[in-house]
Parts: sequence; C-alpha cells; structure tokens
Amino acid sequence: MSGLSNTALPLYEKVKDFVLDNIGNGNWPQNQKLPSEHELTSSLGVSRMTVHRALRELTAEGYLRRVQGVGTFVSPPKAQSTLIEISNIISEIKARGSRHRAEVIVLERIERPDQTLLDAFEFKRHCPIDHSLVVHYENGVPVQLEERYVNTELVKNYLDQDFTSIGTYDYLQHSTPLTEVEHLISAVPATERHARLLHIRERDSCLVLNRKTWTGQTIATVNTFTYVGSRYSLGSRYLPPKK
Amino acid sequence: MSGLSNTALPLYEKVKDFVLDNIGNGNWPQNQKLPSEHELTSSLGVSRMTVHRALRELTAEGYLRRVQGVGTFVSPPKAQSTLIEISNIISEIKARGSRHRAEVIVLERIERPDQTLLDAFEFKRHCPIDHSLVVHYENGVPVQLEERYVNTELVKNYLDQDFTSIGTYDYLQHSTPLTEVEHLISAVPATERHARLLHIRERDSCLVLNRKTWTGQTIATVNTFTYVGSRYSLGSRYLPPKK
DNA sequence: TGTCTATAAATGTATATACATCTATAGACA
DNA sequence: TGTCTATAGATGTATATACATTTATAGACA
Repeated sequence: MSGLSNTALPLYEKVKDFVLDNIGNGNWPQNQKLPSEHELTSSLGVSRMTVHRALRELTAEGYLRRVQGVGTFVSPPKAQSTLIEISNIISEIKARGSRHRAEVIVLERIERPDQTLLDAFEFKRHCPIDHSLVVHYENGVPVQLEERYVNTELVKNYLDQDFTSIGTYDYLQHSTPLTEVEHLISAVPATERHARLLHIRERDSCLVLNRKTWTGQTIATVNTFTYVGSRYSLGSRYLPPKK
Repeated sequence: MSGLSNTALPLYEKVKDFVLDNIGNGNWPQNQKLPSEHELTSSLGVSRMTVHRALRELTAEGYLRRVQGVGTFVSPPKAQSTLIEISNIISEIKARGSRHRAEVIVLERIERPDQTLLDAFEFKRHCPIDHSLVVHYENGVPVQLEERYVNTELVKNYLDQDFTSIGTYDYLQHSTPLTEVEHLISAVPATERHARLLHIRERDSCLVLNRKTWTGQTIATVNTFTYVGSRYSLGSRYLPPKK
C-alpha cells in the first residue's frame, strides 16, 4: 500500500501531500514524531532522497521540525512563520542591496520597573528589565522602530550584544533555544514620539508586530512599529522581462 | 578559481552565497540571465545537483526565476513575495485545519464606470469592469474582506470563476502569465461598512493590502482588508515539545 | 518567404550510493 | 551506583547517473 495519491504530480509533491494529509486529518497530531525517512522510503516505495526532499521542503514551509539524529516532528500551526516574515522585512531589504543603519535612541536598565511593565511580563515579583529603542534606516530613511523589554535575569549580557546588526528575535532563538513565542499583529495610529522618530505625521497608521518570548517566565517583549504607507511600497512593482 | 567562500558552510550554501553576492554587488543585474547549471558546475567545481539545489532554494526564496528549457534569471527585489505571504494568511489558515467559508456580498458588472474608477485603472476610455466584494470566514468568524475590480475586456469569463476557493491573484497569475504586479500595504481605520461586514467597530484599524495587476493596460485592482486585532493572534503561540 | 520539424540546450525529477554529523542509549567499567 | 564509551539510528550533505520536459532555433522543405 503506497498511500500516495495518483494524480499527475512529481513524487516528492505526492509525499508532501501524504504528510500534510496525515497532519490535516489529525492522524499525526502536533509534536508527533513522524516515521523515519527509512520507514517512509519502505512504506511509500520511493527513494530516500525523494522522501528527504519532501520533508526538507515541508520543514522550510514551517509544517515540520527536524532534529538531526533524533527525528522529524509535526510543528504547531504556522501562523508565526508568516508573521516572522513581516518582521524580517528590514533584513530582507538589507539583503537586496539597500543600505541599512540602526540608531539606538534609548538603552537603559530599569532596576525597579513599575506595575504596568511587570504586568506586560506577567510577573509576580520585581526584577530588572533592559529597555531599548532602536530606529532602523533604509538608505537614510527611517522605516522601522523597535522597542525591546528584556528580562535581564534570564538573558545574560543582553546589553553587550550588537543591536545594530542582529535582531532580538534571532538572538533569543540562539541563546535560549527552548523558548515559546507569541505574536500579535495590529495597526495603530502613530504617537507624537513615533511620528518624530519615523518622520511621519502624528496619527499616521503604523503596522505593529508584538513578540513575547518565554522560557517558563517571560523573558522578552518586542514591539516593532513599521510605517507602511506609500513610502514602503516603493520598489514592490514586479515587471517580467521582455522576450 | 572557485569563487566560493571558504567558511565552514555546506557547499550548497556557499553556492547560494556566491549567487547572492553577484546579485548584491550589481554584477548580475535585475533580469540578467545566470550561467547555466552546467557552466556553474564547471566553474565552481561542484556537482550539478548541488548547484541545482542552491538555485532551487533561491528561487523559492524569491531571488531567482527559472524557466525550464530557457534558463535562470535574477528576480526583482523580493518585497512582493513577503507581501504575498500576508495576503495568503487565509489559505494558510485553511491549510492547517480551520474551516474556511467565503460569502459573496456584491457581484456585478459595471458597464459604465465613473471617472474615479477609471482613474484607478489608469484608463483613457470607458470599458466594463467586474466588481465583487467577498467576506472570508474562519470557523464562522469574518477575518478578511476582499474587494475586486477586474477589467472584463482583458480577462474573459471572470464572473464564471469560483470566488470561494481560488484567490484572484492565483487566478490572474495562471490565466495571464506575463503580468506586472504592484503591491501597496497600509493600515486604515474601518469604515461603517467594513465594520459591519467584519463584525468590528467603526474606525478599528485594518491592515490593507492593495494589488494592481497589468498586462500593458491595468486589468485588476484588489483591496484586501484584514482586521489584525487580538482576534487574529489566536493560535500563533509556539510551544516547543517537552523532552 | 513561410511553415514545419528535428535538435540542442536548459531545467526538472528520481534513484543509488557514500559518507558526515548529531543524539540517545545500552553496556562496560570503576 | 555513577560515569564513560561505543554503537545504533536518525537526519544532513554530496556526487554520479539517467531520463523527462520545456523552449528556442537552425535548417529542411514547400
């Protein structure tokens, strides 16, 4: 029994469909360990490289998680991957040749945070919090405002890191691999301060992406304010090449 | 002369870096045809499968465009791919098991459009325009409002298509492959009508994605209104599995 | 001159094979 | 009992090979 559909698709696509079907119908629930590549190779009757390609692509698309030497697991719903894409617009712009610069507006350690901040961290007791505010520029034009609150007790030497080249999200992912992440995306009018730092008008609409990161206790809250008016749409026009 | 960096990366990553470097420094400008897989295989001293994997992944990431039998070309900046991700949130939600339903609110042919609409299409003369307004539901909750204006003269049988299962963007891409696309992303307060259809309050902030599609003349304008408040963040929390 | 066709060239897929690397664990050993 | 180690098993990478599919084009032919 192959278990693969018989439509006119490439084999690796059929394997992908097979896996997605098993996830979609609940046969393989969240965090379930998949059969090994070797087992799938036998049961589906295709080569290991074909199985491997299917699993690798599904991993890149956010449906699976793979650990070398251990196995392949069903990932949670992929909403966060989509949102992360949004949050990486800056680095993507940088990657395609635009000049990027980051300016640190605020960099402070709050030894005794007030209750509002503690509530944001879902904390019962007081602890120092690192606070930073960074503006990202593309070719000299401010495009993104990043506000970070990080639990200093749980992330050592946070203030020593380079704020201008590595994103907080990347940093936390590497320094504390077993973290939980929650994303909240919204659109809000710019405050006076936002307007001044981003060179926009007060009450202009901003796209806001909030990330909250845990390892048991909350360790970081990051707000990313991006002005998404006509300025940002520059260059997003796609013209196919002439024959 | 290999041209590949000598850091401790997998070969296919070095090939990807090699290609991205040539794009980034302007050596291979937009729409430039790359050397063939065979030529890269020779000049870089790696196997064709390794070159192929690198080019395939860069294509998936939006940096390249490949045409079987013809060659590989440098893509325009990848802003649009990121934005398309946003516009596909609905189908992604559907893919991960949530129930999706689409309701057609308006479906009409405008034989004599007014000047405002003609301006949006950048038209000199009058022509009929198909107008539709569709609400997308996730598990019964309205999450997205899609308004479409399509030039009937250039897209035949548009009103015959199934509005509830295929996106306009996918449809246009397949029916008229040589199109230009412009995206505009913004955040606006909801009008009374938006509020009523999306079950939100008037002036609640909405994320708006506008797509304009050409084949010489404008053929379609699509506005996607998505309420991105707390409702949408449900399920975007990522919890890694316990050991 | 125009049209059809065979062909070359390019990308797309599939497999077999080999080795590298990482992880958990069973078992030896102190 | 605790610790170290070898090993099995899983994923990761790289190559060689073969064939399929698509496209543009050169050349035959009417």
